[in-house]
Amino acid sequence: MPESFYARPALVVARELLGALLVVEEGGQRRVGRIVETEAYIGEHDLACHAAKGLTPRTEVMFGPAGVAYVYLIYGMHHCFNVVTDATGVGAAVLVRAVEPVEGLPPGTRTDGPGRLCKALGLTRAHNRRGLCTPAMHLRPGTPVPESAVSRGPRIGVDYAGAWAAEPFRLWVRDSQHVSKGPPPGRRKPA
DNA sequence: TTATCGATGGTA
DNA sequence: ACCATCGATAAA
Repeated sequence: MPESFYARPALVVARELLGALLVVEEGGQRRVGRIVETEAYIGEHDLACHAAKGLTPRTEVMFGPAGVAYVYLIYGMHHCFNVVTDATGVGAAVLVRAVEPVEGLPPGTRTDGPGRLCKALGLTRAHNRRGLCTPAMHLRPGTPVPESAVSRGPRIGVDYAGAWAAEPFRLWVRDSQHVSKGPPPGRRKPA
């Protein structure tokens, strides 16, 4: 994808990333997944977005140019892979929550869920701030997903974000067998 | 099948 | 203290 693809609002990019191929090439190993689930984090005003904390060492990358990876460690042991979107100065990104195995992944490898897909593709914080238009890591068009096959719902694990938690900014390919299941209801913070 | 627990470390 | 999670375990 050209850089212009990413330099648009996160919700638009989240929609168009469905069906796209995520290619990671390292140590002679090429791994490819087809994106089937995304979440849009649309800016500083979005209380579920890390950028709502303002410009910090961690969130700085989200405010930078689009088409760059934002990868962070969560719960001390899992990584989450995001694509920085929108204009420079806007703190927005798209979290890739699930891909479908396409190439270079051992049979049975699970790629549903942000942590599992990072593990499968070998993505870590070493990839943070890296450009997404390089041979080592890039996105390319895959099978287009028609609007009739796209489902939308609330983002996972952001119940702390008040009204923003209800916004339907999670998008997925409805019939994919590789969409994440999400946490059971019990994990949610009480009112 | 669904629900609950705890690991584990960056970040503010 | 709080997490944009996951795998094991328990309950039903």
